[in-house]
Amino acid sequence: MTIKDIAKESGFAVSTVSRALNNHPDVSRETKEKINAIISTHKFVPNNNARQLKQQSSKSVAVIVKGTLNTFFSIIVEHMQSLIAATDYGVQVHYIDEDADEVLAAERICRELKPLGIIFLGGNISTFQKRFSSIEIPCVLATTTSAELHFENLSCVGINDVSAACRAIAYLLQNGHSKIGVLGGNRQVSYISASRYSGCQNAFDNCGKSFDESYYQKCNYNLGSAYRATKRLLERKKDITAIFCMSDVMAVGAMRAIHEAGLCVPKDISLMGFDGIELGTYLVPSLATIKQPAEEIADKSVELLLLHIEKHTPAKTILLDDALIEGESVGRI
Amino acid sequence: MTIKDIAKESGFAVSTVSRALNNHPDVSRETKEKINAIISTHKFVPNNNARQLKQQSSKSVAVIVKGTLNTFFSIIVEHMQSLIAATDYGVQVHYIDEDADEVLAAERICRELKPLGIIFLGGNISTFQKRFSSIEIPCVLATTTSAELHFENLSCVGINDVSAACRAIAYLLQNGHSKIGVLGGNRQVSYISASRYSGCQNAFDNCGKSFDESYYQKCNYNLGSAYRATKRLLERKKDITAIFCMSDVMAVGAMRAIHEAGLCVPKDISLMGFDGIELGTYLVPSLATIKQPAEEIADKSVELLLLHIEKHTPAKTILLDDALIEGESVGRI
DNA sequence: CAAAGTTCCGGTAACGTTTCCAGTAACGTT
DNA sequence: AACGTTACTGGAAACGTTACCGGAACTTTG
Repeated sequence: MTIKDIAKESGFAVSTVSRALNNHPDVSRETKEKINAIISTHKFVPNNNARQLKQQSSKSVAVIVKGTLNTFFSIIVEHMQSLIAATDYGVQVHYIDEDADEVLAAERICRELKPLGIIFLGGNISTFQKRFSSIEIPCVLATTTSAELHFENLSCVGINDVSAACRAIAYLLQNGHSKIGVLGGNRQVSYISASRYSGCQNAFDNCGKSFDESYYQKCNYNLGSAYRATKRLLERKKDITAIFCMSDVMAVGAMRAIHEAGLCVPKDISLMGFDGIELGTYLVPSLATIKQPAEEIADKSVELLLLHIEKHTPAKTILLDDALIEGESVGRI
Repeated sequence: MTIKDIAKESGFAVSTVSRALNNHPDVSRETKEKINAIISTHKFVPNNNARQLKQQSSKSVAVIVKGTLNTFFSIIVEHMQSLIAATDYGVQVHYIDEDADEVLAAERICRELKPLGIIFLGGNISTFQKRFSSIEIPCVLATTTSAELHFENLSCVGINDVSAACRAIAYLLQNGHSKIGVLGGNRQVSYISASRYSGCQNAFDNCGKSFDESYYQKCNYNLGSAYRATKRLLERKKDITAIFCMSDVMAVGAMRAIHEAGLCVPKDISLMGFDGIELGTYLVPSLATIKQPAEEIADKSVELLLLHIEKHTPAKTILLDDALIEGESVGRI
C-alpha cells in the first residue's frame, strides 16, 4: 500500500493524495473526503522513511537519560514518552552511562538520528557550559536549572536546587538537629550536587550557624554507594543526629546502614531524602523528602521543546515548585 | 554530506562507496581503505531514511512495555536497550497502559514503524493466545512462559512462575507458617498471576495441606493497590502469619499496611516478595524474595529475537533459573 | 591462444514521499 | 470580451541510498 495505490484507486494524482494526507489547504473538501475514505478502509499509513527522506528531517525528538534509570527518572521518562507519543513526533530514548559525556552522545545521536530536538535528563550543567556549543538543535535540560547557562537553544526545566536543599536542612534544624550529615555527589563534577550543597550552607547560615564540610559525604546516586557512604559517615561522626540524602534512593541505602549500625530511624538518626518518589511514603518509617514535580517537569520540558522547534521560541528557564513532604523518618529532639 | 560527496572526493562511483560502506565482498581492500578514510575524516553517517526506504525495512526492533515502569522492568528495559544499541539495530521502546491491548498496540507499531521484531515485556499470555496470529514478524515474550503457546514466530523467555511461586510458599511453610495470605493480580486475566497462584497451591499440596482461596487477595502490581489489598486481607483474616506478594513493589505496600495495622514484620507477619529488585535487600527488614534473573532475561530475549530475525531460527521457550533470596522479613514460628 | 571464469567497478533504476511549477476551469472585474 | 484572480489538480524532479546489470581488466583453464 503506497500513495500511488491510493492515487490509482481514487483517480487523483499522487500529489493530490499527498496534499490530502497532510491536509494542505489547496485541496477541496470533497476530494479530501474521498481520499480519506479510501485511506481509512485500507488502513494506509504513509511510509515514514520516504517522508523523512524527502523533507530532510526526522520529525522526532530524542531523550537522553544519564545514569541509571532510578524510579524518579523512570516516571519522568515514561511521562515524556506518552506526551510525545500523543503528538505526531516520534521519540527515541537513549540511556547513557553515569560517567559518559552527554554532549558527545548528543552529537552522535544528532548525526545518526537527526532528531529535531533533545531533552536531557540527568545531564550535568558543567559539561554543557564547556561543550554544548556544538549542538545546534533546540534542547531542554530537565531536572536541572542554572543561572549561569546561556545558550540560544538550551532551555532548563526544574526546581531551584539551592532553595530546595535549604528547605530540607531548615526542616531538620527546626526539629532541633544541628549535627547533620549530608550525602551527595561529587561537587566538583555534579552541578546539582554543588547547588544542593550550597542550599545546605544557606540553611545553616540563615540561623547563624555554619555547615561543617566534614559532615558532607560524597557518594553516587545509588543504593549501594549511599549505603557504604553512610557507614563511613557514621563511623567518622559519632554525634550526627540527622542525615540528608540528595535522593530518595540514597536514603533507602542510608536507612539500611543506620540500621546495621544498631541505630534507629528516627529515634537515633533522622533521615531526609530528595525527589519525592512514591515508594518513600510507603516505607517504614515513611520518608521525609523534598518532592520534585516529576509529571510537571515532563510536561513543561516537552511543551518547551516543541515550542522551541515549531515556533522558534527563545530559550528560557522554567522554575517549578518543590514541596517539603513530612515523614516519620524525621524526629524532633 | 552524502554518499555522492564521498564518491566525488574519492573518485569512485556512488555504488562503490555504498558497497564499501556495507563491506560488500566486491570491493578491493585498498579502495575500501581509501573510502573509509574519507568517510571517517568527514564523520559521514549514511542516511538511515534513504537506506531503509530502499531496502524496505527499518533495521530496528520494538520493545513494548505493558504497565507502569517499575524497578524490575526498568532494569530489563535498560539492559535490552544497551544490548540492542551495541548491534546495528535501532530500538523503539513503547510504554502502553496496564489495561491496553498489547497485540493491538503491536499491530499499530508494525504499520507505523515496521520493526523487524518485537519484544514484549509484561504482556499477558491469554491475549496472545487469542489474537497474536495477526502479527507476522518475530516476537519474544519476556518474563512470561507458557507451555500452551505455540506460534511459529513467538518465543518466550522467563522463569517457571509455577515452581518459583511454589518455592516461595514452601519456604514460608518450612518456617512454620500455614495461614498464608497471597497478593496477586486478577487470575482470570493475568496468566502470570494464575501461574503463580497454582504454584502456591502446589506448595500446599506437597505437604498434604491445601491452599484456601479466600486467603488470596486480588490487586494490581503497584504500591497503592497492594497497600489497600493488604489492609483488606488483614481485616478479613485475623489468623494470617505470613503474606506472599507477587512482586517486590507490592511487598513494600504490604509492609506499610502491616505496620499501620499495628503489626510488625517479621515478628507478627512474615513477608515475601517476588522479582528480586536491588532495593529489597536494603529495606529494613530486608525482603525475602524470589529473584528473577533480570539481566539474563534481557540477554536471552535480545539474542533470541536477533537469531529469529537473522537466521530464521524457529521459536522456542527459554526457561531461566530463579533463586530464593532469604531475608529478614521472614521469621520462624 | 582462445574461452571461460574471476574480480572489481560504474551506470542507473528503483524505494515512497513531498514540493515546485504549470496548467485548467470557474468566477469576478473592468 | 478580455483579463486577472482564485481554487484546485497533475506532472515531475528531487531526497540518499541500494541492487541489479553490464563491462573492463585480469587470471585461470583446456
